Amino acid sequence: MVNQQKDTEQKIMNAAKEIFQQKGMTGARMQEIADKAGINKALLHYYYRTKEKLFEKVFEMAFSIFIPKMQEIMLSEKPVFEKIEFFIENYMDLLTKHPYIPGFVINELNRNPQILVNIFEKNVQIKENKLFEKFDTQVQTEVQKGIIKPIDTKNLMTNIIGLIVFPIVARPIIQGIMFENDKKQYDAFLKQRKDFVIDFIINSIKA
Amino acid sequence: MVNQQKDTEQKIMNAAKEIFQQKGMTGARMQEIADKAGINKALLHYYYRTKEKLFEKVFEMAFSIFIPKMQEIMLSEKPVFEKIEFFIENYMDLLTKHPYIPGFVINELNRNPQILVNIFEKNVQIKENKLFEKFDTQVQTEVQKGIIKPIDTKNLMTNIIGLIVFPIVARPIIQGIMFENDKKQYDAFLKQRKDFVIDFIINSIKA
DNA sequence: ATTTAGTTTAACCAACTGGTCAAAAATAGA
DNA sequence: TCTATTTTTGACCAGTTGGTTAAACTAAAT
Repeated sequence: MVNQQKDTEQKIMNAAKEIFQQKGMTGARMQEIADKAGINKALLHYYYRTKEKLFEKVFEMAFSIFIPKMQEIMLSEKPVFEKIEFFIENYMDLLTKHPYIPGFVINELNRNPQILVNIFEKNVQIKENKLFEKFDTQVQTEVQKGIIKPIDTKNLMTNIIGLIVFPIVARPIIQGIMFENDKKQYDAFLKQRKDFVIDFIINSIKA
Repeated sequence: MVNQQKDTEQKIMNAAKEIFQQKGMTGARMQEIADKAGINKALLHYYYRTKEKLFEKVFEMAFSIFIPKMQEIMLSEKPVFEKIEFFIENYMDLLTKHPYIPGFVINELNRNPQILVNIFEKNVQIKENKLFEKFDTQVQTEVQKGIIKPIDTKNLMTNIIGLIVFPIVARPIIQGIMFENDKKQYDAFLKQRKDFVIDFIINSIKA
């Protein structure tokens, strides 16, 4: 029955996501994934032939969660200030829902940078869109118009993403040192940080 | 012979550092560490009883690399602007020499946040110094004096560290997307970024 | 030269790991 | 209902893993 099949496949994917994102490729165990999915281990290999193939699917899905919103915002016709504000707002919310993904992606990419190349090969549209080049052109146009200060777009982009992502991936250490490991306090910190980062970036570039 | 002993122990540590920092606790293999150290695997267990104990030593040393400079700068009597400039300058240089450490620390801390607590227990002086509180007081003093804009120190500190660390831990993805995987270009990017980040932070807080 | 203590090794082990396979169970089509 | 196909399972396997052990080696002290 097709429904049962999709159901099992989905149960496997959900379990695999959770385990892989928490423990990484090398730390995850097929048996643990099977247990979490409530099925036999052999069934994992029936649907996804190897651990590596299952992992690649999980990684691909994790990575792709952040692509559509990026495209929507970056390719829109909004001015730079608005784009930045939307970008920070949306991605901080997205990360609140998927806090494990950035650390997972960063870690696995450090282990094997080749994964990124494979994803680009499979999913050409991402690279083809040239999101960055488009944004770069827009920024430099507004620089020349005198709307924003002269700035290197790559540095700006790195700053924006860094300020968003870093407090999430480095949560254990920041929460431990600056917030005495108080989870609620740190959640509040992340919440108030949204407007702070927006102001911080906008102030630093407006002419 | 004491010299021989220290030599073997050092060879093990060097090998363990390299393997653990590259592959993480779960990805590292005792056999691989032994091979890299040029010794028998049983000798690993002779000097460091278990994989976990060896790992803890490596993690502790990796973590402690970043502490002394932090204390030196933060506890000095320099004004805030100078402290920030020194901090960024020094840590970006330090990270160039040890690029694997931040990713390693962040990843292992996400896997097991307890490690941080253990380190604090073993190494009380780090926590006792209350580096952050001291810096916070200084910042708020200069805010009241009208030298710098009103700002929350925790947000400021998170920004500074994030802007330094993020381009290092996220190197594969940034280099891949924004620099077409050109290593030399990315190294040049990191180099010019030092002054950029200093200006970026200073400009954002000066009154 | 012999003893003593620390160092290094080869061989080994039990537990675990990803993966396979044949058979059973469930489902769909006739 | 009977058959063909797909899904699910338990039992199993070969290779790997962290860790142990007893014996061999080294070098200094007596």
